[in-house]
Amino acid sequence: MATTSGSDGRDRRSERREATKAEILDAAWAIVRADGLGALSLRDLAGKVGMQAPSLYQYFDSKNAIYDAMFAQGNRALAERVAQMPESDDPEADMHRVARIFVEFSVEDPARYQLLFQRTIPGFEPSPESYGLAVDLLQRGADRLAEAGVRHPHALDLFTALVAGLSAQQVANEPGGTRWVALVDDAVDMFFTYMRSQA
Amino acid sequence: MATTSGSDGRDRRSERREATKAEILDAAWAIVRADGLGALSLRDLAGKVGMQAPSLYQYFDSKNAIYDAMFAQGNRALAERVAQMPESDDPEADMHRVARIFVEFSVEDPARYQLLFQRTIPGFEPSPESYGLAVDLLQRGADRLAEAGVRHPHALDLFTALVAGLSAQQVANEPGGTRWVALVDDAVDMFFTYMRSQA
DNA sequence: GTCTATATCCAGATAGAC
DNA sequence: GTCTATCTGGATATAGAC
Repeated sequence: MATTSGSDGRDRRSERREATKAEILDAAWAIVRADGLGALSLRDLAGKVGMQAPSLYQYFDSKNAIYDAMFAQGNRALAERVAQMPESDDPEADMHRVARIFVEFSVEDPARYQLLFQRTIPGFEPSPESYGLAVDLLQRGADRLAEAGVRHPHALDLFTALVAGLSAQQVANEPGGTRWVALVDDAVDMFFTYMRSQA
Repeated sequence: MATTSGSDGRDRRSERREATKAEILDAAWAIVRADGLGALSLRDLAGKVGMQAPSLYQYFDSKNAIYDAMFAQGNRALAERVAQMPESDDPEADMHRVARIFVEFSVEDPARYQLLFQRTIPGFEPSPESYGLAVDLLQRGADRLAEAGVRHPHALDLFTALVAGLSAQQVANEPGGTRWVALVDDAVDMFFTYMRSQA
C-alpha cells in the first residue's frame, strides 16, 4: 500500500508527474513572454515539450486550467519576492521597497502582469484557490501599511492604484523602459505625505 | 464630372458609404462591450449588420483596420468630452474634473479602455493618424497642468499614472462599481499638494 | 456592392489503439 | 502515458458570379 499512495505525491510516479507539469508550465511562460498572453495554443505548447497536444490533457484538464496554474505560480513568485525582502525598522522605507518590487515585477514580464492584474482572457477566471493567493498578498500589504501608521480606510486602495498605475503606464507605453519605474519613490513619498496630513 | 467627385465624400454614394461604415463600427462596439475586446469576429459583426463577412471588406481593409477605426473613435469621444467640459478660472478644480472624466470614461466601457490604453490585441498597433489623436489629448493634459502651475518635468507622467491606476483597479477588480472612482478627488488632492510642496 | 464558394489555417477537445 | 485520427467549430481573407 505504501508504495502506491496516491494523493500526497511522494512516490516516484507522482514526482515525475509533477516534474512534467512544471516543465509544461515553464514552456507556457516562454510562449506568452515571446508572443503575448493570448497567443498560447496547446499545439505550440505540446511541441515545446516534445508531446502531441492531446497528451497535455493528462496533466491539465483544459487550457484554462493551465492559465490557472500560471496565475497561481505568478502570485507565488510575487509573494516570495515580497517575503524575501528584509524587513527594516522603518515601515515607510519598507513600503517603498514593496512598491518597487511590485512595479519591477510587473515590468519585467508584461504577459505575467496581464495575467495577474488585468482581465483580458475571455472566459478565464482564477479558481478560488488561485485567487486566494492574490488575496493573501493584498492582506500582507494592508498589514504593512498599518505598521507604517497608515490606517485610513481607503489608503490601501489608493496605494494599489498608484502602484498599478505606474506599472500599467510603463508596460503599455514604454515596455522595458524606466520612465514610470523611476517615479516610484516620488509616488510613495507623495502617498505618505498625504496620508500623514490626513491623520 | 461634378456628380462623380470621389474623394471629398459629398455625393450621395460616399455619404451612404460613410453611413454604412458608421453602422458597422456601432455594431462592433456592441459586440466588444458584450463579449470582450478579443471576441470580435468578422462573421458576428457582419451578421449584426445584415451582411455576409466578405462584404465587410468593401468598407475596411482588414480586421485591424476596424480596430484602428474604433481606436480613433474612442479617442475622439474622450477628447470631445474633455473639450466640452466648461473651463473655470480655477485650473486645479478643472484638473479634478478632467481626472473624473477620464476615470468615468474608462469605467463605463472597459472594452474601450482596453483598446485605448492597454496593449492587449496581438498584432494590432494604431496607425499614426489614430495614434496622433491620443498624443494630442495628452498634450492638452500637459497644457492644463501648466496652467494650474504644475511644471515639474515628471508631473504629467505621475498624473497619468494616478488616473490610469484608479481606472485599471476599478475595471479589473470591481467593474461597474465605484470603489476606486470615489478616490479620484482624494488622489488629485494628493497630487497637487505634493506638487506644490516640491515647487 | 453583395453574394456564394472556397482557400488556408487554426483552435480546443475527445476516442480509442498501443 | 503517449500516440494517431478525428470531431467540431472557428478564424481571416480572396475569387469570381451576379
